[in-house]
Amino acid sequence: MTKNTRKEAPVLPLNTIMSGDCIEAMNSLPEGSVDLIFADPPYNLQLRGDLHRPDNSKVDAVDDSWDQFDSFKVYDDFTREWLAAARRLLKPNGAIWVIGSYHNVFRLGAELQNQGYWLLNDVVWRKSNPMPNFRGKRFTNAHETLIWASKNEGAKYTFNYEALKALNEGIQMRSDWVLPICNGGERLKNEDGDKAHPTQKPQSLLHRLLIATTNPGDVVLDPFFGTGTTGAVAKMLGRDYIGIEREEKYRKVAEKRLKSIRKFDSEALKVSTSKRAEPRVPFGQLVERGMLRPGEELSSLNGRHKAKVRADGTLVGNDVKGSIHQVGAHLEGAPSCNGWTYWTYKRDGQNVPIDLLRQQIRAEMN
Amino acid sequence: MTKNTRKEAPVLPLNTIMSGDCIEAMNSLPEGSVDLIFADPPYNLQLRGDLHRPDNSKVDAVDDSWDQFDSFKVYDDFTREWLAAARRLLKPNGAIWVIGSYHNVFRLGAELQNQGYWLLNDVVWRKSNPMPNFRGKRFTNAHETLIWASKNEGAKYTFNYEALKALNEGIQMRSDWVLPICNGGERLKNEDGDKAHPTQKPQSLLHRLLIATTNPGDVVLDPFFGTGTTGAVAKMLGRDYIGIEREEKYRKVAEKRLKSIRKFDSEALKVSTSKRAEPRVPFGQLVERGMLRPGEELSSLNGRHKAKVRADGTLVGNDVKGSIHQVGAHLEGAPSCNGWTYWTYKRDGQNVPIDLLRQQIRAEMN
DNA sequence: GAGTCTGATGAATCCATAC
DNA sequence: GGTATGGATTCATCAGACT
Repeated sequence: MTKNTRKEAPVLPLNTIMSGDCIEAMNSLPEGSVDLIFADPPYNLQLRGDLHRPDNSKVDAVDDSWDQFDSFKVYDDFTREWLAAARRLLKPNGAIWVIGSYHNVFRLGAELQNQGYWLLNDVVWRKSNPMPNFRGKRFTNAHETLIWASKNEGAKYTFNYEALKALNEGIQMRSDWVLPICNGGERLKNEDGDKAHPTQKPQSLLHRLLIATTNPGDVVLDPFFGTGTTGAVAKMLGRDYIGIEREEKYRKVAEKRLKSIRKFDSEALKVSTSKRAEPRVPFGQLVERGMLRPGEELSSLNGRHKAKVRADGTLVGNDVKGSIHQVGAHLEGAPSCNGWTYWTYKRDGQNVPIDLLRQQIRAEMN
Repeated sequence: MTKNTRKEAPVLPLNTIMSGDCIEAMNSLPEGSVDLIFADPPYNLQLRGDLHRPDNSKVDAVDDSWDQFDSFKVYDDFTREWLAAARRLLKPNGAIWVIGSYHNVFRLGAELQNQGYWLLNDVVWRKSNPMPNFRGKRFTNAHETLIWASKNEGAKYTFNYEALKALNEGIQMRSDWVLPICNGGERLKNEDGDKAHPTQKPQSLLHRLLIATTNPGDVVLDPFFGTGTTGAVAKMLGRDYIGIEREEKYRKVAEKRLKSIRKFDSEALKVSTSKRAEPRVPFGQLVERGMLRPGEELSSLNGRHKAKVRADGTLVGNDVKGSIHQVGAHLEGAPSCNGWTYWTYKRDGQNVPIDLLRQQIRAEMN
């Protein structure tokens, strides 16, 4: 064995729950190792007593000097730190989801932008059965906001467009999601019958989010794991998870929950894919294989233009030469054109799109 | 008459449109004189190149100079200044609404909090007819966010709870509002037929907002008046307005528009009370919500065919993949098929139509 | 006139790969 | 890394032409 002087990278603790402070825990993991982070951070008010000021003095919940300004300052410092630790962990094409309400989500979103995350969407979780506003002083607070962001501008983030479109019966998925809150049998209870966690998220929310922005085998990290909804859905869907949770009582509930989860069979985890994922077929191959003859005439779908096939797989039409796409774009005066769906050839008196021939070749490849 | 040595307060320019920079204009008005501010500031969209629809037509982007900022810092400085000027203008029990998208709304919300405004709700405007995502790279950006805040914590802001409940057919108004975007006859055009303003807001949105949070006779100020939707609805509803608009071309359109408006125009009521259609439930939601498991087998009602559920809400059966409707139609050799009544799942030894699950979801939504 | 078809358009941070 | 090119991608609504 050759001598290896590089520092050994720490191993990822896949499918386990780490304890302790999430910032320290994240900083102990190797840089650029996680595909997706889902984070449901605590809100402002719940942080009193849990947080330290920037100078490390503990914030006292009953301290009279606590005011609005201190409160935001401390929350922003906390947000900055954990978002930076999260960003370090992400692979270059990784992405993050954060969820919050109007109490904290504006600070989350602004800090994401400040750190160089690139916002992709804000998504509204529209609760189909929210708690009513009993005092009648405001609108029923019937939604929470999720922010989806890539690590950098221009990153090639994962988005399973076709699968989401399928989930929505053929119409592209919108930025507003109507889903019920977590209650009934899904809501975890303690022995005494109280709810095990105050803000347990519904599995349906994580299902949609993980189907949309991860692939089977991806690593999903949740720094505020709670009772482990992220891990549970990740496991069902064949993704690896890493949870971080500082409260032992939540870790215990999550451990038990995760043990009983089974992965769905992998056939069911395959999702609809787009044409982009199909192998590329050069048009010239249709000519080489004799599916189209050199000299044969193609017509545009709208019938307005014609062009002739040449032996090298280019077209000539109306003084223009070039690829099926270039000639189509030129004839239509369009910025671009998909030649596969634009051109047709004649068989048995019918005009058939040449894309049919490409599909034949692709079918043979499988 | 007794001698009055106090400085004469400037008179409020009610029901007029001021020109010039909105910060200077606001600072020229008397402190604590306005009941409500509605502000639709530039969003700071950071658009890169051109965008074409699949039919090759070009999207008319918002690329006006007034939406260009060099950095977040410049945008934040601008936001801080106009929000401070606005806060000075508000009466002690006054309130503000701001609207934005994910590009800017997090910065707006954070700065509102920083200045001591007290957030009351964030309200989601869910557009019933948004522009689609043409490249299939993100979720359809189908909503914008409004933030409603009082001048201070503890202020006695106006909220017409009962009026809102009546507008919503007797049900408490929620924080998500489904309203169409502004198009058709309501959309103001120039002589050449082009839209007069790239981001005209619908009257229905302002109608709901003013009914909810102002009383007749209140003074409503809009520092980014544009073509004057705020003024138009305020006038209809018997509120006084003050508009501020920098661009002469928009002021001219707004002046003309406002002249033709009559108080208590019944048209305004009509647009705001559009009926809700029966909600569409995508089959995928049964999977997300755990009512059916990925991998679970469905049987056709006639018992002749079977298919398996996938995680994205599609079915696989006999080499066919697709929606519940597509797979059903294919297996029956029929041109179409209602998958909801065709497929059944097994519970307690019984075959139950999946439509039962859809009915369950619809019941929860009402 | 009623129904049908075609075209236009809306606050948009909207491509991937090979050379 | 920049450049060139293949080729993938849309929903609701309204106006106006056409049957």
